[in-house]
Amino acid sequence: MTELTPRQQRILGLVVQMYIDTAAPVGSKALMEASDLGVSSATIRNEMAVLEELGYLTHPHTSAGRVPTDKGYRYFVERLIDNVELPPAEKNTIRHQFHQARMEMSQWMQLAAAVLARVSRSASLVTAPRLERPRLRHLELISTQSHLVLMIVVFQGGSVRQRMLSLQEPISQPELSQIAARFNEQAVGMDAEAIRQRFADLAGFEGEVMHILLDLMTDAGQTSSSEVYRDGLTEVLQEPEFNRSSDMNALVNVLEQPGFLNDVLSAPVGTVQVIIGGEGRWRELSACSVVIARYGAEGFATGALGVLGPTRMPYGRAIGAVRYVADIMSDLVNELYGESF
Amino acid sequence: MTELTPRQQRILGLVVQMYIDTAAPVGSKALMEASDLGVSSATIRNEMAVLEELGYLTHPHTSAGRVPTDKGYRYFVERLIDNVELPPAEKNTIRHQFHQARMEMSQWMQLAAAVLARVSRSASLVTAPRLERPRLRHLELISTQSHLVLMIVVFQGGSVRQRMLSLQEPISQPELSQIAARFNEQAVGMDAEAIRQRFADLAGFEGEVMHILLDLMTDAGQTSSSEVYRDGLTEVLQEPEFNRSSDMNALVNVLEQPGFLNDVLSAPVGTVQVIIGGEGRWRELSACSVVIARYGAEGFATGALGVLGPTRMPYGRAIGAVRYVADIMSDLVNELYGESF
DNA sequence: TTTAGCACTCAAATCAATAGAGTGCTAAGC
DNA sequence: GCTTAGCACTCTATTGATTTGAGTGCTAAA
Repeated sequence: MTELTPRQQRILGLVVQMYIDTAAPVGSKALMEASDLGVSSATIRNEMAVLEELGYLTHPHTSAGRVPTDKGYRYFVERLIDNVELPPAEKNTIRHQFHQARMEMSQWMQLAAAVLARVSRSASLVTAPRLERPRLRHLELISTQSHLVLMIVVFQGGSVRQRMLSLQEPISQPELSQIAARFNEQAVGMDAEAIRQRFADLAGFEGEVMHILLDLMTDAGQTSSSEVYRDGLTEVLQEPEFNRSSDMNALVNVLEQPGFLNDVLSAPVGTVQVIIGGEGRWRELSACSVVIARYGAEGFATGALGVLGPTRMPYGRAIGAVRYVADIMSDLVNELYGESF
Repeated sequence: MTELTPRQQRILGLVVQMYIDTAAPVGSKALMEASDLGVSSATIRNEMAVLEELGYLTHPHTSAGRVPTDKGYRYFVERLIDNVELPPAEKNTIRHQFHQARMEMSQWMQLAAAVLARVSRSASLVTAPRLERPRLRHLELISTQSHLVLMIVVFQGGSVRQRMLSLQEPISQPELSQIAARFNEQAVGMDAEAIRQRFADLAGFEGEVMHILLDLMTDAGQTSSSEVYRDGLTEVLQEPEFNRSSDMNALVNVLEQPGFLNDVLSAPVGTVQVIIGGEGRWRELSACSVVIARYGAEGFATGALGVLGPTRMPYGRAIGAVRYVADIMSDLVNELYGESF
C-alpha cells in the first residue's frame, strides 16, 4: 500500500470530519469552501478520485459527494487524529464527579456510563470488573425466617454476593453463625480451587453452603448481563443512520456476546480499541463503530467500558473520553482493591 | 351522560379492536366487512357519527375513518373488555418460570419485566419493593484494607445494603467486629426512629456507623432509580406512533417521577390501574397508556409494576398480564418476608 | 329506523418537469 | 507535469399537477 501524499491525507481528513459533522456526502466544492486548501475544486475532485480508487472513499451515486469507507475511517483514526486528549476543563469536571461519588463500584459504573454517553454523544456501556480469581474475605449466614437463610459472601476487594437458601429443617441462628465462623476461620483468603479441595468432605447443610460459595465465586468471575450499565442508548437511536427498522437490541446484544467481549478483553488494560463497521466479523455492527477499553487491575479484576455509535461518530472525543474514563476507573479499582493483591 | 345502546357499544368496541390491530383509522365499510353486525355501512356511519358527537371517536380528517379518543379507550377498558384473564396455558408458563428462578428479588423483578414485556408487547417496568419501615436484622463491618471498611446491613425481610467507609485511623477487624456485635445485640429489630433515639449519644466512628445505618435505612425506604427493571423499551420504540422525534427517555422519566409513582402507589395492592393518554396530567404521556399495579405486602413492603405502550395498546392482554404478574410477585414477597411482620 | 345512492372531501400515490449539486473529462495555462 | 477552467452529463430531490380511492354526510325512499 503506497503512502498517501500529505494533501491526500489532508483531504481525506477533511472529508471524514465534514461527514461526521453534517451526515451528508461532501462534494468537492463544499470542501473547498469549508477549508483553506488553496486549490480549486477540480484538483480536489482529482484527489478524491484517487482516494476512491484506493478505497478510502465512496460514492452513494454518481452525482453525490464522497463518503468515507470503513477503510477511510480506519486511516483517519490511526493516522490523522492528532489530539485525542479531552480538554483539561472537561477532564476536571469528570474527575470531580468521580470524587464526589461514593466509594462504590456500581456508582462509578453508572457515572462512567453517563459521562461516556454525554461526552462522546454515543451510547455507552460499562461492564463490572470481573474478579479473575475471587478469594473469600467473609461469609455470613443469617436466618431471616424459619426455613430461609440469607447467605452473604464478601470477596477480597469488597464485592459482595448474596443468595437465599431454603432449608428442609430449620437451623437456629447460633448454629448458622457457628458454621459461618468455621468458614471464616479456615477458608478466608482461599480461592475456589483451594476451597474445593479443603472442604471436599463436607456434607449436609455445610456441604450445600460450600457448593453455593463455589457457585458464587464462579459467578463473581463472570460478567453477568445484570452488571452492565448503559447510557445514551435511546439518544443514539435517534441518529439518522439508525432507521427504525434496524433493531438496536440486536446491536446491543452483540456487545454482550462472549465472543465479542473476549476478543476485546484480550487486549491489555490501557489501550483503546476502535472497531469500525464490525470489521467484517459482526454483521449487526456493520453500520456501527465501537470504541472500547479494558480497565481495572490486570490479573486481578478487569472490566470493559466503551461507547457505541454510528461509524460516523466523533472519534476524537470518543477515544479521548474512553481513555480518560478507563484511566480513572482503573485508578479507582486499584484504590479499592489496593493492598489485597 | 346518557347510556350507549348495545349496538353503539358493539361498534365502539369493534372500532377500538380494529384500530389496535391495524393502527389505521377504521371506516364504516371496512368495519361492516370485518364484522357480522348485519347492518349496512350507512347505518354504521350514522352510529359512528353519534359516537363522535359523544366524544368517543374522532376523525383525523374529513375523509378518513374513525379513531378512538382517550374517552373511547376509557369506555372500552371499563365497560367493553370482558375477559382480562390470561389463558391458563400462558399462566402456567409464567408461574413455572417464576418457580424456576432463584429466591431473589432481583431475579424476580427481572423476570417480571421480561414476562410483562413479552406478553403485553409493550415496554415494562418493575420497581423494587420499598420497605415501608425498615428494621435492622444484621450489621457487619469488614475491613477490606487498612483504611477501608465495608459495612453491610441486612434488613428484616432479607434485603441487603452495603457501603464502603474510609477511615482516618485504621481500625482492626476485631475492634470492628466488636462494634458490629454491639449493634447486633442492641439494635436488631429496631426501626430508624428507635435507633436514632437509642444511640443518640454515640460519637466518633460508632456515631458514623449509626448515621450511615440510618442513611441506608432511609435509602431502603425509597425507590431508587437503580432498582427499576425495564424491558421491551427498544421494541416499543419501533411502534409507528413513536416517531423518532418523540424522545422515549422523557417518557420513561415521567414514570420515575415521584408525583407519578406516588399517585399510582396510593392505590391499594391488588387493583390494576389504567392511565390513558396521561389523563391530562402528564403531558409526555399524551400518546401513551400505562397499565400499572402495586404488588407486595401492604404496610410492609410494596413496589409497582406495569407496562407502557401507545394508547393503541392491547389492553386486554396488558391488564391480564399486569394483574397476574402482580399477584405472583405479591405471593413471592409474602413468602420471602413471611413471618417477619 | 334503515338503507341505497350520490356528491363531496381529502390524503396518498403517481407522474412529469425542473433545479441543482456533483462528477469526469478535456484542453488550456503556469 | 500539475493545476484549473469549462462543459457535458448524471442522478437525486423537489415541486406541482393529476389521479385515485377510501370514506363521509346528507337525502330520499323503503
